[in-house]
Amino acid sequence: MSSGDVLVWYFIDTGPPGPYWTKWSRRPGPECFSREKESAMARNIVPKEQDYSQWYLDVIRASELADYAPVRGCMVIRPTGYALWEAIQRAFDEAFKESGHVNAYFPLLIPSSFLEKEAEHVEGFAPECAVVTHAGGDDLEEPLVIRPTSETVIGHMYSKWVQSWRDLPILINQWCNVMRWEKRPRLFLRTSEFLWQEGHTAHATREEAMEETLRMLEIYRRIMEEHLALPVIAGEKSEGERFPGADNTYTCETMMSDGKALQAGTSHFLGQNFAKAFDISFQSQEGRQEFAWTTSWGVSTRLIGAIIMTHSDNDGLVLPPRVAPVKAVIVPISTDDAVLQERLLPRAKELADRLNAHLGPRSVAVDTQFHLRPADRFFHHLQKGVPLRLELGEKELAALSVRSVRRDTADKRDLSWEGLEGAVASILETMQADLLAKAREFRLARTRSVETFEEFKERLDREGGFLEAYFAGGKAEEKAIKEATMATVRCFPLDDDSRGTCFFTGKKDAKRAIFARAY
RNA sequence: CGGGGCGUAGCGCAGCCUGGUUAGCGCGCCUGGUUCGGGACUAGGAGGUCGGAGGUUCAAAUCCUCUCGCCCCGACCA
Repeated sequence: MSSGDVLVWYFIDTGPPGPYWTKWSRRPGPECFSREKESAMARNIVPKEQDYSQWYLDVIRASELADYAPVRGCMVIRPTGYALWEAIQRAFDEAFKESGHVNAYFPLLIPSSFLEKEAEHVEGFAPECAVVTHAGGDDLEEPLVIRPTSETVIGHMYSKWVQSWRDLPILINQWCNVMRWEKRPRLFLRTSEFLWQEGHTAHATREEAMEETLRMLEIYRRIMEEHLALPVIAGEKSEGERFPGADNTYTCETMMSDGKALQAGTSHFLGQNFAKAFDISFQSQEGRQEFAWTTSWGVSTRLIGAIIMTHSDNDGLVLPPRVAPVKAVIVPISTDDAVLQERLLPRAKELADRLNAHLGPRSVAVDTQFHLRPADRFFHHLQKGVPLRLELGEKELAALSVRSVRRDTADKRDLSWEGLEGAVASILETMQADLLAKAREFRLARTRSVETFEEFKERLDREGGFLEAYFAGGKAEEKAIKEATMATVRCFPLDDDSRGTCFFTGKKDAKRAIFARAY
């Protein structure tokens, strides 16, 4: 996170309230829900059981993660959403650096001829490219494509940088925006412009490149599980789902709380395709001229969508503590203004300082919205997904404690000021683990093994979720299944070596595949 | 791009079919009072010219034409 943050997590004195405190509107609850019975439920969010898409959009609006931009398909990532992205970036960036990668930046504009150098690549991306044809008041001699991904420019540069086997491997990553003109945008999941990270590596041997491809897939899996609490299935993509220009594509697939699949990240083994197209060649130790082997891998702001759809509930956003911009909020409560100002607030600030020293700067906020009633203040933090609320009232003041309330379970505990840092850290860790476990259980409960196409269709219509089956079909069979059921091959899980009879073609020795309807 | 909805105050909507007083309602917002440990109540108040353009008419949010945009469902995708 850069300094000079727009976010004002912590405003005690005067000054303008930061975005964290901004107001949002309520929406009258749906008529079908009685006010009395559902009084604990958010009125500005449609229950997910009623309309999942609307629920998703409502959660984003209520938590102020993003808003629609004036250009169709584009979104504004609001301060809270961006802070979340920064936390995600930190987790991945750290892991990339630990594994020897370095960051660099390549340009937004790519000569359109570059795209055309790799046949499958153009075919795959041409339809969704935005092209600049006019600049400086004139038509451009050669149109410039706004990068949909950067294999081509980077290939061009690597060609210049690589001469000898001693120049390899090149392990570069870049954080940037890309543009893919989308027919049907959806906040975070599919926007025309999105933020991501793209790693591009070049190696001397096939083995080394393949190793890199799988290494990055594993890093993705680990960070997604450990930091984002997203249980993922790491696997290989089918022929029909491969990245345009790749020999193999590997993926981290995760299940959303409506049972649909979401591809959370991909790692591609590009073989020598781009090396040949861009002439990334080198003289080997033995003196031969050889083409390099390249990989690319990326995760995007789609991960925010995954977090929302995995953990959130009908009250609003739920964030895994490790990536939550604000991990806990201290809420001083009293009807007596003097007590509030003179006794509770100084104590709250002091506790926040201690917690921040322990959990990291700015990870704990003090709620000073004293013009609101406690219930309203609680609700604000609840909707924004703050993992832990720490209530500090006169009772707690007398008992030298705070009352903690977990966002995901509403579990309440009284924590002594003494050793508060450890207690809070421990609750946050438990919550982090619980979210992952809960999501994993959900996925397991919604995963079924099927033997026949009949059973496949029946299960899918009845319960959705993931379907495991032995599958040996090619592009044609994938297409047929998709047309009949809307489900696609999500991946062939790497941790499943078993072989069986294909449920669709009847062929022997088929690999285990996961099918699902996907985002 | 195909199918379905819809654009009226910050948000959610009614009004439009059967054109005509200062365009309504709920939430939110501002001010006061009572409240105050998971979305309070009350009194008063600010805020829209009805997506845009053109047309019909004495008169249009309401009728006609065109246009822009949004959302949902599909084909395509991180």
